[in-house]
Amino acid sequence: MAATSYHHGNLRQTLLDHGVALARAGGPDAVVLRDVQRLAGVSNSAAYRHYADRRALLGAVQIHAMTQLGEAMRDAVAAVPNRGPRDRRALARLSATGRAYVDFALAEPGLFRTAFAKDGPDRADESVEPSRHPFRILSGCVDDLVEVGVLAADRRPGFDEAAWAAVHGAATLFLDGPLNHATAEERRLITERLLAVVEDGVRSTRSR
Amino acid sequence: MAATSYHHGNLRQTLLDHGVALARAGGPDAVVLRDVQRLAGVSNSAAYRHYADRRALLGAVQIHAMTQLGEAMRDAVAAVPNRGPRDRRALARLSATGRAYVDFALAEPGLFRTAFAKDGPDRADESVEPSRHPFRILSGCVDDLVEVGVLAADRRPGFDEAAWAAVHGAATLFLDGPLNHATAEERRLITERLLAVVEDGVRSTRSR
DNA sequence: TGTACATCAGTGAACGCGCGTTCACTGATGTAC
DNA sequence: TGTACATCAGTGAACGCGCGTTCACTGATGTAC
Repeated sequence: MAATSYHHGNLRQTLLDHGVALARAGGPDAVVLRDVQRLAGVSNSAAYRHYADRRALLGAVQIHAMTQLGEAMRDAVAAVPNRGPRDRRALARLSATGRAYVDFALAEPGLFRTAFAKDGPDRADESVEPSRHPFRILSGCVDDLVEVGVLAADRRPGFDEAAWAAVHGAATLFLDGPLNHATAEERRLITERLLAVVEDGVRSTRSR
Repeated sequence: MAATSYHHGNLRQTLLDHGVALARAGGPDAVVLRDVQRLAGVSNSAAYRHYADRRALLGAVQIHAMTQLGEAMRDAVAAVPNRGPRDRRALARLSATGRAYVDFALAEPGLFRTAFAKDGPDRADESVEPSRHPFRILSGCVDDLVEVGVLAADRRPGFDEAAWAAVHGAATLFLDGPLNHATAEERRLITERLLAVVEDGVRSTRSR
């Protein structure tokens, strides 16, 4: 497959790669069809052979971004040491996903923003492979908490989403909200405090 | 001051009002200078006599939106009954601010999005009157928690922002995130679970 | 009290950019026979 | 093995919209004397 042929041969993937690069550098708004095509060395409308419209390409970029986020979370879970009591380990894994979530947002703001961008197709996240789907990973940790007995089953409904909301709020306030002037140290403190509150909230035996 | 004079007489405020109306209906992107001017019955460039550019007008709209949010929170705090033990009351007030925050986002999505929009001037929130500044109100409740002795002073740093992040995350996931398909009932459950977790996290006596 | 003049607050037409999208086209590739 | 033809994947020029912003202008208002 000649690299310099009239037919590109692998344009779909190449466009996606450049879309990701642009998203990484500048967030969802930087995924401009003309720029993506220019970077691929291809004309103004070549992308339409491979994606229905900009939305479709952005959707593919979103899936990629979410997958990266999910991988970071999965890696963080895997890195939690397998020693100590089971309940503490389960809690540590939950915190690890949250910490990874916020850290990813700070390390890759463009990708993080893109993952949750409002443009792009609805329910794009459903196309993310389950084992690397951020919310699935978090939910898996909550499964463990219930199994280990730290979280009572009757207190679970809504908990997964609540935990997600907590870290998501930190990430968005840091990136695009009024906390974007906080120093790295302040952000770390806030994140750890947030994770501690959630952990304590789980542990607390108070019933509804 | 004739209403039908060549000189409008009160255009600055009129423009702001229409800007707010547009934001309310369609979020920050709906605050289009041309539309605001058209609604005010004024020509294409009249706004420039009163606002430096679109950013400046949007900043004014943002301040208004944040103020409304702050008022909703303040009202919710004031509505908490003044009976029962002091510590429980202080906790109830904190929860009330959080509940009001999320409820406002759901009731006025356009204004909520506008309040935290990325366009608009940086630090617009600093121009919000302190007594109606959302974060100040929340912080006031945390002051009370410390004073009442529910929250140890050494656990406070970062707590205010963490609590803010929690409710902010719920609001943004509901409005623009993957939880926007949740039913009203699900959202309520998630919000209450989140508030309960934060409350429990405060109460827990675990030290760092 | 009236006149001259500065100043202020509008008008409306036009500029200009960014960018998605369309359209008629052409070069390359695969397949039937 | 060669030829005809369909199909596919690009080209490049142009369309068109949304929208902030500028510019020379004009009507209204206030003030000095």
